[in-house]
Amino acid sequence: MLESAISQGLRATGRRMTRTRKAVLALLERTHQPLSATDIYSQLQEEHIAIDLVTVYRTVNVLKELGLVAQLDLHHEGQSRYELKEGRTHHHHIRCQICGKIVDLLLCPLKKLTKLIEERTKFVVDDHTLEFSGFCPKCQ
Amino acid sequence: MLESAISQGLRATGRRMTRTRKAVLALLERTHQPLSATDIYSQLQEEHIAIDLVTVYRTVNVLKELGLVAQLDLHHEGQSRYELKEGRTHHHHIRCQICGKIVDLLLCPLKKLTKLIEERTKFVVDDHTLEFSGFCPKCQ
DNA sequence: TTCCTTGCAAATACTTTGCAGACTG
DNA sequence: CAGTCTGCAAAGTATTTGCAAGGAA
Repeated sequence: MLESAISQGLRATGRRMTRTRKAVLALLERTHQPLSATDIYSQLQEEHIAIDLVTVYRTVNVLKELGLVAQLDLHHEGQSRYELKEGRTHHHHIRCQICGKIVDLLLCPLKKLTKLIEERTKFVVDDHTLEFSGFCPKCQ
Repeated sequence: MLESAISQGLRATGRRMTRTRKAVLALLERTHQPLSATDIYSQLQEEHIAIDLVTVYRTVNVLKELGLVAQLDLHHEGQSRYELKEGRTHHHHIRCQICGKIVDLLLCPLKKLTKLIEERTKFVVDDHTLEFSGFCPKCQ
């Protein structure tokens, strides 16, 4: 169970484990697709768990600060999605432009490229976005 | 000069070349950084060219439909940027998290990866986002 | 003269902020 | 009990839409 380990992380930064944080964590833990704030909100509504959209945003931001959640900007989607990092290696996604299905890509080919970019641009690379879109098997 | 060639593209789709479209095109043509809608708006304001923000959005969308302009979602920026495709090969960008400087990356390593993804996921890949962020030489 | 395009106002979508009351430790 | 967290209202930012007047061909 993630919860007690996360409680400690929260306390270490002067924060608390709460009903709503538990609910968001539990939802992210059992869900396989990266969820937007409104996804989280309406999913919890359906489960009759009272939570405000604002609280969802605040919660995912806290979890992001603690390094527990990744914030994704999928290809031309216009909203952010969130997924638990817990036990997962760095990866990317592909999303169907028709039905919205999102599938994980279990590889990231950018380590070498990052080095090359740093050499060529003299930037220090801190992060990157790599997201694909296309048509899933059912929508082709 | 791009303008007459583009006029034809516009007419071919039942559209017209106008004062504001010329102004946006000319700005994109002479600018080196990808520009957001507000960038375009305020840049033209400074040049005393009257244009509404709404018209900027409509213009970049038309140019995108004609395939003349690329719409970019840089890493966690929360707004889109636009750049002319004219005579440029497909490429990506890196943006400084401090000063916002954007530099072109003149390579895209994703052709092979795209094939691999199509094999593994059975998606047809249509497009992708690949944007880096970090710290430019001055801001390190 | 046709009908596409623009500007203005307003609407919509996503996300953040302020504040008073509720809850955690 | 102290101080954090939540809900509600409101504000902020990015983008789109409706409509009547203006402009291109």
